[in-house]
Amino acid sequence: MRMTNPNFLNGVPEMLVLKLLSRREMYGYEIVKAIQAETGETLTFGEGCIYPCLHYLEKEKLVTSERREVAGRSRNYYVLTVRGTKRLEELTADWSRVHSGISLLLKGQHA
Amino acid sequence: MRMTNPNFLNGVPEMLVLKLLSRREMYGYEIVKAIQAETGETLTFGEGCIYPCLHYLEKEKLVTSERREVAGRSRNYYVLTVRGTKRLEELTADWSRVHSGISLLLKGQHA
DNA sequence: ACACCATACCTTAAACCGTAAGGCTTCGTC
DNA sequence: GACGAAGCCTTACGGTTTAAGGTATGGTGT
Repeated sequence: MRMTNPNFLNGVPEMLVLKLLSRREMYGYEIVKAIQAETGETLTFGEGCIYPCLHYLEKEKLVTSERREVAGRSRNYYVLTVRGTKRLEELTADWSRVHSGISLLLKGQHA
Repeated sequence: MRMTNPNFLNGVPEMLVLKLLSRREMYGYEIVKAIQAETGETLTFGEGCIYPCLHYLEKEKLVTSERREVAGRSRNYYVLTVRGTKRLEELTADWSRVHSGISLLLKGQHA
């Protein structure tokens, strides 16, 4: 469904997760903290958002995961796939368009 | 509820409607078309989104409405209230923060 | 020894919001 | 007299996030 607008305005978490994973592999808990830190504390998505998102991404083969034991901790490391890279490009393009559209209206000087 | 993030990522329609009304009074159908036109066709919110939004804004006293007959057409004109003006300022500030946060992460060169 | 918090994974119920798809009426045009 | 545009409206549905839980291990302080 959803034929008019791109999947943003929601869907931001998916983009941010993919972006983080494009830089290096990360595990879920780390991603939750990273989003908080790297958005300058302006955005916080809880685990109840990020974990389901990761599971969805894996199901869609946009990422792969590998369980690893580190320092007595069991972690699920996620790695971006080629499909995931393409998806990230689409999403960032969508986001850019949405932002431009909103800016147009907000800054517009129409009657 | 909703304590962590501002009400954006959804809530964009509310901001755009308030912004349009801050420039001049408008009626619902006109607003639907205006959003499409003034965002450069990038955003389209249907009537099923905008009408309930207007009703909500009125209930919250962020706008007032007045029914008027124009050219044989019955239109509901909406006017921003003082409260609505303040709300618009809050929302645009939130939006700005969200955009900044996302930009930080997207452009960040972290490890 | 014990408490407690951080790390690390997970799930679920509820709320929220936008879409799609309809319905109604009047006006103008072909 | 049909049809689309202008104008108002509502409802069912689906997707997404939040809040709030649950589990287990490790480290720290007392």
